[in-house]
Amino acid sequence: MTKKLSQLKQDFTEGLSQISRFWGFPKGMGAIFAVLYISPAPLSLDEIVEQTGLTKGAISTEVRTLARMGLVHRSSKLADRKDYYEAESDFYKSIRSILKERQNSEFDSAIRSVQETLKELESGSVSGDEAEVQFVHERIKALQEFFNAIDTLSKAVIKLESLGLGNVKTILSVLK
Amino acid sequence: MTKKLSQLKQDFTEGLSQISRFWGFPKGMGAIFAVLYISPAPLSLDEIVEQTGLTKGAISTEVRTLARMGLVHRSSKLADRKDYYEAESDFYKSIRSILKERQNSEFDSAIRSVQETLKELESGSVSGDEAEVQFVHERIKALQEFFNAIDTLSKAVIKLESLGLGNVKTILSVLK
DNA sequence: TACTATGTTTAGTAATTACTAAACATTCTA
DNA sequence: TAGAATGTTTAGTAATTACTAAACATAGTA
Repeated sequence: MTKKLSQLKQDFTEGLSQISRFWGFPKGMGAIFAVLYISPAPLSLDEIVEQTGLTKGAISTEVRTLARMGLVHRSSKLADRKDYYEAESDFYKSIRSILKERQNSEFDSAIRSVQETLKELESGSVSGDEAEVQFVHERIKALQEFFNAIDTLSKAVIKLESLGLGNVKTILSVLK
Repeated sequence: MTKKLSQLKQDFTEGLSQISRFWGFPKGMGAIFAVLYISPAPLSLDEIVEQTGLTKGAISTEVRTLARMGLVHRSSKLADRKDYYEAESDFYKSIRSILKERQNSEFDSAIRSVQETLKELESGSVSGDEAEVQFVHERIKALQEFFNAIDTLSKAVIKLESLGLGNVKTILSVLK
C-alpha cells in the first residue's frame, strides 16, 4: 500500500517530537526542527505555524532556542521582510555548538557550586568528625575529577573540525 | 570562618539536586544520590527520609530508578530486614550502565520509528512530488546515519572495561 | 501620517511531572 | 495468630513547564 508524502512527513515530525521530549526538550521544539529539516526551502514563521499547528508566539521563542543551539539558522530574502528558517543538516556541527552553548549554562554554575564545596574542604575550614570530613572530602574530589574529565572531553569535541562517523571509528579502534 | 560538616553536606546535596534537574531528572533523585554518595555507610530508607526530607513513597520509587541506572546499589545486612542503599562511586561504570539501560528505552523506540519512515521511502511506496520525496529521503537517511553513529559509539563505550580519565586523554591525543 | 505585515512579550491556561499522605502488602516476631 | 516493622502502590495535590491568545512593538508602504 502506498502512503502520501504529507502523511509520511507528519509521522516523521511525530517521531522527532518524541525524541525531543526524551532529551528533555519541549516536543514542539522537535516538531519545529522536523518540519524545517525535511523542507527543501527555508520556511517563514507563518509557514511553520501552518505545518506544526503551534502558535506564532511559541514558535518565535522556540526557534530562538534552536538557533542558539545551532540547530537552525535564521536567514532573510532581499525585499522580503519575513524571517526565514532552515535546519542545520550537519549534526556534528550542531553537537559542537550545543556543547559550546552549554558552557555558560546553569549546568556549569551547578558544577561550580560543587567546586566551591571542595575548596572549603581543602582549606580545612570545615568542622566535624575528622574521619567523616576526610571521607566526604575524598568523595567530592572524585566527583569533581569526573566532571573535569567530561569537561575536557567536551572541550576537545568542540575543537574538532569534523566529528563524523569516520572519526568515531578512529576513536574506537584506538580503544581496541 | 568555619562551616559545619552538616551544613556542607546540605549545600552539596543542593548542588547535585540542581545538576539532576539540569539533566532532566527529578531534583529529589539528585538529592537521594547525594546523601548516599557522601555517606560513609549504606543508608536505610528511613535514614534517607531523614536526610532528604522526602517521603518513603517517593524514595522507594526513585531509588529503584537509580538502581536500574546503576547509580546506587541495594544491599542488606544479615538479621536485619531493612534494605540498605549505597552509591556507586565509579562513575564510568555508571555511565556504561546508563547507556545499557537506555537501549531498551522509549528513546530507541522513537529512533526505530524514524527507521520505519526510512524503510517506507526506500521501498518506493510513498506518493507525491518526485523531487520532494527524493529530498526527504536523503535527509532522513542522513539523520538515520547520525543515530547509528551515536549508537555505535555508545555500544563501544558499554564494552570498555574502564573508561577512566586516562583513556579520555588517550582519545584526545589521537585526535590531536 | 495611518495602515499593514511581521515578530516579540506577556499574562493566563492546560498539560505534565514530582511529590505527599495514606492505604496496602509482606514478612518477621512474640 | 496478632502486632510491628518494613517497603510498595495509589489517589490526589503541588509545582513546573509548555503553550495559547492577545496585546504590543517595529518597520515598511500607501
